[in-house]
Amino acid sequence: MPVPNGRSPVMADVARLAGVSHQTVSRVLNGHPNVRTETQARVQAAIEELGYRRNSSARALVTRRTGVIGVVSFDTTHYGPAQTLAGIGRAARASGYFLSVVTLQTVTRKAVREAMDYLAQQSVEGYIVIAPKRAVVEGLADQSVDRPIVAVEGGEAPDLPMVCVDQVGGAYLATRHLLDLGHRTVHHIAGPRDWLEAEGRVEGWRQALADAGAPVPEPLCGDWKPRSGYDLGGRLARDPDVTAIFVANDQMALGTLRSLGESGVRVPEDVSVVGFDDIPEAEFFTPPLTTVSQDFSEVGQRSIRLLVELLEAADGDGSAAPAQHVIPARLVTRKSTAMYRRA
Amino acid sequence: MPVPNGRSPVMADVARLAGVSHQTVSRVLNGHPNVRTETQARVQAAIEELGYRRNSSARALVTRRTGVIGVVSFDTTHYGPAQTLAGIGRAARASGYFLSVVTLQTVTRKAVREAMDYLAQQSVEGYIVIAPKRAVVEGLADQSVDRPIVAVEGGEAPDLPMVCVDQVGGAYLATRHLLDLGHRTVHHIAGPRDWLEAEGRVEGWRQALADAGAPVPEPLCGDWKPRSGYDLGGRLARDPDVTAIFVANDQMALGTLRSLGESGVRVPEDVSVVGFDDIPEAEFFTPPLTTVSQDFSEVGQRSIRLLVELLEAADGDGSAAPAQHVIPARLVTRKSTAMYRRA
DNA sequence: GTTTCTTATGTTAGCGCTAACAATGTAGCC
DNA sequence: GGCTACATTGTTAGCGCTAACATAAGAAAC
Repeated sequence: MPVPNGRSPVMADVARLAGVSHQTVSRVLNGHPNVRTETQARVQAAIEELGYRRNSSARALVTRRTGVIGVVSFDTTHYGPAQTLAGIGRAARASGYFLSVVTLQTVTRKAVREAMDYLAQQSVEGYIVIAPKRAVVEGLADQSVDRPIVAVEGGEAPDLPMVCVDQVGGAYLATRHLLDLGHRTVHHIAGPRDWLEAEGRVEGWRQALADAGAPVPEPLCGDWKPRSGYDLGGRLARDPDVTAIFVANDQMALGTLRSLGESGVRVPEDVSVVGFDDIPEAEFFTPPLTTVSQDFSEVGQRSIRLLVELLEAADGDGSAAPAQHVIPARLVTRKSTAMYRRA
Repeated sequence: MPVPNGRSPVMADVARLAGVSHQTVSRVLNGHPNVRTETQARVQAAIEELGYRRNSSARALVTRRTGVIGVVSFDTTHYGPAQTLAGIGRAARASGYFLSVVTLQTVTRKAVREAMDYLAQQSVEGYIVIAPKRAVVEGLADQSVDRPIVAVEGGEAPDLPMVCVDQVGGAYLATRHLLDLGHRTVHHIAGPRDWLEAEGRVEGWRQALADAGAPVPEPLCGDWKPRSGYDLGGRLARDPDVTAIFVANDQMALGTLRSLGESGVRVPEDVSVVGFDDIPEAEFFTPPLTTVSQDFSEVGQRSIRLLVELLEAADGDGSAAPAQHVIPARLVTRKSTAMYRRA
């Protein structure tokens, strides 16, 4: 500690060492134009000599800006949210913002509200909420929060700024792919009913069937976990009419592949299977899984960009209609799908 | 906004409404003992009426405590870090701390240092660094940071507070299990050389072989990803002497299962395979994978507990020797391992 | 009754910074 | 020279809070 007392240096210490006023130090730090180059250099040198670092609390107190973005994520063994969070983190840092993260165990309106309250204590400037359930998104719109919120993965949320992957389009792609292979129709193992992603995938699947004039079987609902894909897959395995299955995520698809295998149903010879997410493991399933890939990193970046825009706009004029970014999904064709062959 | 001006209310507004001084409001907020119950109630009512929330920057400025813990994690498709982060998050919130997270794309000494610098700008009180590589842990010990650091997953780092899963023990368990099944020796597909987890798993494997007097084959090094398990597994598949493989993580084990399958090697009839991590998918691999389970949630909780202890101790006496928590791993037996049968 | 002690509250100062204004110097122009 | 314009620096106030001290009022002790 190069400051006499032993305390860490403050602006005044730097000023004294550089032979200027503390305000000039502040000016250098904030890149104000009217500082002589030589003075700037002297201040910089003093800063380095003392190892000075500006006190963020004092700064935040007077500027009324903390530079912190609150993120509400949820505890998960799902692949997507973790990737999204990483994308958000990268983008936030690139924009000079800090990230304060709360991870929920349960995705309920109440839990989200509590998490946001908690983050408010820390004076976050805005929120990014990974909101995969309808109830949560609706709760967000209600909520009288005076700071900007961006919903991620929130499906359609008309009156909220939002970034999501085009679930409907992705599911359409997957289903269309199976129909193009000659399958008369496509069965669907869906996610839980109250999840927006699940809903979107059901819708895209249904639409593709409708557009093709194919019959629409009753979708089966799982819980995203491999086991439910296993259980429901077992049910479909017993039905000889089933030749193509679109499973709402890769983990369940894995379970489905297993139960089909155990029932002596060959994939893709007897039944074709498509998943959703393109987790890193999918390429090495037995057989390698055809699935729909989502660019989570892009989702993260867009959501930060959107929130930052809202934050800067808040200083200026009244904002326009809430922007909604929908990022396209992409079909990745592997070995779990094949032409329909009459039994 | 119930405050005349339109600005958000401050302590003085609450004080005025409650007919007390701002200091009394502060006392109520901080739970000071000497406030009359009736006064307390009046203040509480005023707080609620105004929707007052204490300004964290002002508070931090004067108390010199931000209540923020900095976490350095890394961008990953790995299962472990995501889970650990969730555990850390839960524990932090339970202890009343906030979490500021930086996610790295590359795990280098430099990147970690930059991340910590970045977090320092935000005046974090301490750090939790998920440090899976030797170089990073060593960099941590060097670093002249004046705030407490807890390393997570850092393997042995003698002079640093640390929490990790017992990699050596876990690998020992896995290898021992295979030896107990009658296999003459166990081959190993390891993780990248500079990763501590990989090192620990190699060591445990080697030890178990040594203890059993079994020959120690040269380990093959992968990169944690399924593809490398696939490639290296293919190599082992061609060697008829190989009857048991311990793979350093489940993702590579998945690749190994695939390449064994493609080479016509049956698992577990011809070759037994054990993984490490117990990812949710492992149970549904073909065949269901015997693996080693780590309690990441416990890791997260312990690391927060440890850091909080260090933070509180910093106010008090000089700390004792840095605590090191090693959490045991657990073998999960499924269908990928079987008794050795002479060919 | 006076003195002490305790409890409940108010007053003041200051954390470290930035914004606003003031002050100085320096040049350009008539 | 005198005046304006601008670049550069310094001075002051105050962001909203807590800590420390000051005060007032009642209870307890003699």
